[in-house]
Amino acid sequence: MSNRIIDILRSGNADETVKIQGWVRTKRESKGFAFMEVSDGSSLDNLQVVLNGDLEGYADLIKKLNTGASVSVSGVLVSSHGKKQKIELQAIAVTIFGEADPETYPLQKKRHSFEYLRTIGHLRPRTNTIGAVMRVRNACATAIHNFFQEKGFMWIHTPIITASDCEGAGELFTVTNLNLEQIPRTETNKIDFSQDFFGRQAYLTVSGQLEAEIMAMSFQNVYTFGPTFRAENSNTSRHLAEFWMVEPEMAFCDIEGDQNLAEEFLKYIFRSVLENCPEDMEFFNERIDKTVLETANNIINNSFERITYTEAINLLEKADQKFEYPVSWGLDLQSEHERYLAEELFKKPIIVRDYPKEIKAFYMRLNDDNKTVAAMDVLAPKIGEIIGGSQREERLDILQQRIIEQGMKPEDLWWYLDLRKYGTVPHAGFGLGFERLVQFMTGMTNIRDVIPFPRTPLNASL
RNA sequence: UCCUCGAUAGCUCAGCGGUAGAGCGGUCGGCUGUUAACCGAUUGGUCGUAAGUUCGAAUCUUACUCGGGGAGCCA
Repeated sequence: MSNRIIDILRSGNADETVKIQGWVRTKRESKGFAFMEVSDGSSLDNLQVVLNGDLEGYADLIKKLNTGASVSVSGVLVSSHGKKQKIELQAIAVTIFGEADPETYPLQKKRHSFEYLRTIGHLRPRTNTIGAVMRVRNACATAIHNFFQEKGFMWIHTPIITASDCEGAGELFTVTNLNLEQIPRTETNKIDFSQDFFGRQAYLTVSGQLEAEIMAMSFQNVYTFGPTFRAENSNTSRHLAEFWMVEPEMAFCDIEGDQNLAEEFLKYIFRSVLENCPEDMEFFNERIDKTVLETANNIINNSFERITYTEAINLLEKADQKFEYPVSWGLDLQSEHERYLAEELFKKPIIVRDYPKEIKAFYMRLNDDNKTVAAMDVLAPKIGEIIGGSQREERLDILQQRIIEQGMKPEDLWWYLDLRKYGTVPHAGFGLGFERLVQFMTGMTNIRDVIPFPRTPLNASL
């Protein structure tokens, strides 16, 4: 059993005997001795190892201990003469598991562009930034589960393959095992999905919300946390074809409770990550975005601004700023409008609610004014919409009408309507794009750099 | 999908009609405490692909491929 480097750096004492295993990040050689820094991925900071010339096989070792090589080092901790670390490891025995030829190893001990790192997705987790991102990503995921579990929410595993194409959230990927060389056709020359694996056309899920609603109707408070797929041809720094989404759903809850949960949720996640990954967050603040810590503390310490869509339109109309897209009641808010509100006007997350029913989904609850629905979006500075949620329409007749209004067939959603027919209750929930949360948290500008293996149009390598 | 910018050494880039450059990296040598180590030497290229203009193309034109930024769709 070896020691984790993060534990050594945080609480190691001089004279302790330890063994570490990891990968060489860099080596500095002098006459008769050398320093190397080793990372095992547990922390941003490496452990400095001192290699003395009297080590067994020193000359051979020093040639092979290049950036990228995997090693095991046993030795004694000593307090360091150097300024950058309190403690270092005086090596007694070094084992090399695998060398990394410096002529061909793609990672150099210098800064690489994120674009380049994306071309070497199998090695980029070994870099400082991607390493820090992955640790923060993990801390976020843990915090999400902790938050909901502490509140008594049940984690629901909603299906990844779904036959319902009426969730109204963008293009779907079809799942098939038909012979693509010889696709069966019907008499009218359409693809005959009755011969497909499920006997009908099936897709990758675009949202677990409708299924989460089913489960909320028996367990009250539930959440989903899993992968989601969109076949949109979106080429932006904020979109992925495969991303993770968090979707709580609460029975006996209205739009107020929904907003309260969203705010409490974000505060909890930020606080938890700051507690668990202070070094990584410090790193992002120094090297990626100087406002990361300020933003995090802003979220934790201030209450979110809450306004209605109508108030948002009024504020935008009064803004002494030209917008490229028109502002008018009934039109959706554009990126520039959301950014103005969150970044310029309020300078903190805001929650906008009660949007015109025409621009929102069929399942959102119709307000008494008959013009708006109980939808709420949390808009964050720099990212824009990070959470989108609503109180769901629980009244059978109104829901049926809304489905028809939006050109959908009620019979396709028979089970969804059944939930309103039998023991319906007011309920609400929201969806949070997990990668956008990690982006917001770390200040990383491209969403492809906050997921280990990004899938985007024309890119599914590894 | 649209707009826009880009693709030159392993990486980051300069060169923008006259035959290829820098920094970093790599290699070799030097240095008892380095930490983006330092000092000296050295290595490095079908200039994204294809066609065209020209005496001559990395440089101009067109198409394509891939990438960045912005927009739409959205999370």
